[in-house]
Amino acid sequence: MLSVQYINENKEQVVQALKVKNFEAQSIINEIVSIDQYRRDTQKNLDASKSQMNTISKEIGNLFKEGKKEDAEVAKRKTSELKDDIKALESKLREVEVHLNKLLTEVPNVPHPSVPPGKSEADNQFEREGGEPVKLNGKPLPHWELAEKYDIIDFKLGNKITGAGFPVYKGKGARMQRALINFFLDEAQKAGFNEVLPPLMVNEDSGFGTGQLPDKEGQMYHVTEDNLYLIPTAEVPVTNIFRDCIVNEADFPIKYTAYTPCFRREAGSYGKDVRGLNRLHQFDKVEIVCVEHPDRSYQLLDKMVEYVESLIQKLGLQYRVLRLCGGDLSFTSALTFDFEVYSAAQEKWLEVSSVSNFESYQANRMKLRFKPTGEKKTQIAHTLNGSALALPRILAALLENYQTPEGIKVPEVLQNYTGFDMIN
RNA sequence: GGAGAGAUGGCAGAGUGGUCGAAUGCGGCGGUCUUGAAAACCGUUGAUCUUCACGGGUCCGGGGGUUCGAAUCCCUCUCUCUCCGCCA
Repeated sequence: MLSVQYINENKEQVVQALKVKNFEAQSIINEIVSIDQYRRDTQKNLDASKSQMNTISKEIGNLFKEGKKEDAEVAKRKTSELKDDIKALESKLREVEVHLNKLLTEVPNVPHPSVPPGKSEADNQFEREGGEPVKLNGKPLPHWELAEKYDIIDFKLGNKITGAGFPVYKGKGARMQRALINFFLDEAQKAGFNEVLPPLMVNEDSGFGTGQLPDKEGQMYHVTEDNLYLIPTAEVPVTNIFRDCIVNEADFPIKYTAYTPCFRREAGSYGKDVRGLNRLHQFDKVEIVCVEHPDRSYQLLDKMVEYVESLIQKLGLQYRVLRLCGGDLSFTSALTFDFEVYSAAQEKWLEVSSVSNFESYQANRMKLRFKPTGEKKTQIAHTLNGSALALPRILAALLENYQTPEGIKVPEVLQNYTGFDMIN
């Protein structure tokens, strides 16, 4: 969330900037500013009362020590009114703080100045494209038909075991998954990301820290018995490594990578987009997560984008990079680049990665700070993350774009990992 | 699942009703000494809210209570550890 201080100092800019996200912020910002003023006044009064109380208490202590019992009793009587005041102010302050916090969590992150206006994904800004256009002869098959033809992904079996959106990968299909995961992790390591293997379930505090809770609660699987949530992305457990931390400035940039399965309820999804691997409830992803100095987070974002691009290039896929418009930008993000690969058989672009700078929005929720050298006060760090990469649509594109009459070719970079060069 | 113990500053670890935000040690930072380093010695070293500042408030796992006053007493929740049981 945005800090109250920032909102106070940049009221107008915040309101204007949030218009790009199609969020009308004027009234909530006004409310926050006035409630915060009230909060500070209350705090001041409370502090003054407590200060008085502390003084009297010390006096009483001294009087008792000196044996002046009667004087002490007199002083005691004076405190009862103060006590009531303190109680009243305390409960008021708490109430105000809860309210203020709730309002703060309802304000989205401010978009970066370069974010184009727009309502939906149709308004995303084209950045660049790469990779060779795919030329397929005859009538190319979509991946769900290829999957069945070569018996590498069994959607029906997943249906039986669990339900829709939980495919079973078989034989060379399973092997492909493992190859992609290892390939992505090895590449990340080479690029300086430290590998971690985090828990797949997180508690409420973690869900709140990265912004999934409270507003996106319905998108996560909730284990109610223990009040834990299945992670929708490794971003959640990995970023929360740094919750309530004051990190070392010298450690910047902090770069992590993690492979995890991801679980998403995808409530409200339906129709053509959910066919095959296009939208799943459980899928595998390698994520990169970074913590960086606020002055340098955008340089790092560029590097992360370059890194993701290099992965797609190595896999030989045709892709394009988009700068998300305000309407498509997530609640917590300041700037996001999406990567899409072209599926020749489906004749459409598939989103395979999303790389974002959250600036201090998550870090402020998580109390992730650092102490600038030579300064006394801590400062909120910046967090970033990106998919590098999500497997299902990459696999879909690989299957479709590399199909030949003899079978599906395996990209060269993966052959060491798969142990075969053809799915047939 | 059963029984017990515990939760204090970056770490270790004192502190059981009043000058305790907290002894001491380690670590960190600065300095003296040294050609340099080590050792030794001296100093310094938590977070957070509020205030232009001085200052004031809060924080000893979380929440509540007793008291003029709580790290210290009471209640409650959570977590950790040990033993037993079960088990990958």
